[in-house]
Amino acid sequence: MRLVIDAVIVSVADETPRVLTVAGAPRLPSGTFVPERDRTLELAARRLITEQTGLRVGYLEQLYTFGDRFRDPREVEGGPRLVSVGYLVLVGVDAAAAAPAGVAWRDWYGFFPWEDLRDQPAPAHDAVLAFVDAPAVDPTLRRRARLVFGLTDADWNNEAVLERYELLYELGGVAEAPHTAASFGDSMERDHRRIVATAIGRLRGKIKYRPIVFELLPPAFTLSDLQGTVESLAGVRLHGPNFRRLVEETGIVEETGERRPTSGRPAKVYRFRPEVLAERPDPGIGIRGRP
Amino acid sequence: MRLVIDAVIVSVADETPRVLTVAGAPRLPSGTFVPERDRTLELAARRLITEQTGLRVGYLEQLYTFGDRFRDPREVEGGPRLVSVGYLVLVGVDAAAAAPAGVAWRDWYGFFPWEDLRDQPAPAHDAVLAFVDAPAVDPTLRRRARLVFGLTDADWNNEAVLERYELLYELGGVAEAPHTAASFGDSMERDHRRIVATAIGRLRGKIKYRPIVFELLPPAFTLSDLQGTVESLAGVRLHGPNFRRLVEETGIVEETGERRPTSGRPAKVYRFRPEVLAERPDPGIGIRGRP
DNA sequence: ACAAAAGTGTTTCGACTACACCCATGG
DNA sequence: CCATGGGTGTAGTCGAAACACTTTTGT
Repeated sequence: MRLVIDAVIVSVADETPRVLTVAGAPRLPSGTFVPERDRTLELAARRLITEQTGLRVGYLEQLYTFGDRFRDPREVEGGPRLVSVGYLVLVGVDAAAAAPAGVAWRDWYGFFPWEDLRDQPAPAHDAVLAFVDAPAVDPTLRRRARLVFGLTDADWNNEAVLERYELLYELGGVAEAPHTAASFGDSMERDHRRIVATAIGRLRGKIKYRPIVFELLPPAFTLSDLQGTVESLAGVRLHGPNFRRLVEETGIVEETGERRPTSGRPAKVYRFRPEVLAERPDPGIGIRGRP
Repeated sequence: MRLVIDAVIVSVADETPRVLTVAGAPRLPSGTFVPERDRTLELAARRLITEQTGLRVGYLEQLYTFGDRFRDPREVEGGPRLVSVGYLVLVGVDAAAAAPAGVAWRDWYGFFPWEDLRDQPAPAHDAVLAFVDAPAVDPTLRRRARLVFGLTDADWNNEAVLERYELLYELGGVAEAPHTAASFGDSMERDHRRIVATAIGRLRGKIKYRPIVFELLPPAFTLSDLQGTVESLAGVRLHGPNFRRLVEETGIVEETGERRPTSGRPAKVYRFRPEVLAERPDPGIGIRGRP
């Protein structure tokens, strides 16, 4: 049995969340865990990232451990088993620019087109809706689908990325499914797309109560930058004026005193205010999607 | 390297949440993962529970993977490494009664006395507060402690069980810490207490948006039973009249039509209503706190 | 001037809280 | 009839959503 670590390395540029993939068929950077070398799994993950990408890690957290047999379709009966621990890693824009050869940043919505609801209408989203809500699908699955894809009066829950992916997988809507009826989004090797789905869901949730967006932003930013980054991750548009107020009230940022020119009125420049960590237990960016 | 599974098996009786421990120095039921035998980690966990305890599993979820070297203090330099995947398992009261020999149910507040805030005053809680908030402790740690133990104007967050345990560990407040200055709560073997802390935090959080409390209750129960169970897990008292309304509004339960005698007015008997799962995306029991 | 983006003020709305009180039973 | 727990009604509170509006720049 081999224990490997798979890293979902995320960065945001131009309001586009991106995942680092290694060249060829898209797959996540990964490496075997060698107990003799690393004292902890987290250190092993850090080493893996440094050695394979040279990137400076901003934030790192364990996601889940995936141990199903035949995760890798090439795995043969009686062959060695692969268990992998997934990690979510955030990298700042500046650091991300220094990506080495052999790896590529890919828009995460390339893998999950239906997760981007920022622009209405959203054809990629609607196509998936039509697929999962088709009259022909099994009633039980269809009801679950309508729920988790926000087709009932309950609204869209942007954190349920994994649930939606798994439903789509069950319905044969992704190329890696056993019986494929359609293929939405780009595929990845093995079960890496599932790991990325887990990462997106976790990140979307965590933003709300931990100040981790700032790991993805430069040290100085405008509230529009912040809003754009949050929107890109959340896959939803937010109400500008209210967003600014909510953020300012939490004390999670402070003005630098500078201003940055725009095509309209110049914007105040802000920086993250680390003191919040000592003031409030769960400092984050509250987000509620707009209809 | 050995991959093992550790199970935190939880059940509630008499408004006391209990964890299944194997006899001797308290430790969690655990077993080595044998890839040839089990197709998935989850199946391995189920097998482990069945073989070691014979209990009927109500709900099961993966918690976290713990891979630090010297998790086991007996581990020797250069010796085999132990990586373990923690699982949270819920068992109903009725099923729990059939616990076999060699294992024992232990009140989880025996391991985390400071987590029970149901009765005021709470001496066990206050003792820990005095310890972590002592003038002598390092200012940075102390500020973190004041936050996470609810001593600032921010209130107690009942989900932050692991954070509190780790802080206490750092301050030498638990027997298993490297430099012990005090010993709050019963200790467990290896890092099992950390795993239980993770489980409690996860369970306290999950109750709010998944109907998993019902895995711990008998099929028919009164709203007081439900409230008492939730309170015992959450470690906090809830406002009765409001609790009942909130629960009824969600449609998560329905009346059976029966009544149960009490020392006062007889109580209506309810059952879980599985249809909620098809109606609302995140059906749970709202407890005052975060989403 | 006017387009474009930043930023402010005010009202509305709804979820939860708190408090006061009534109900049904056993002793 | 009164103690005990079950159960209901209703006003207050607070945070966030919605909407209308002003400010500051570039062209």
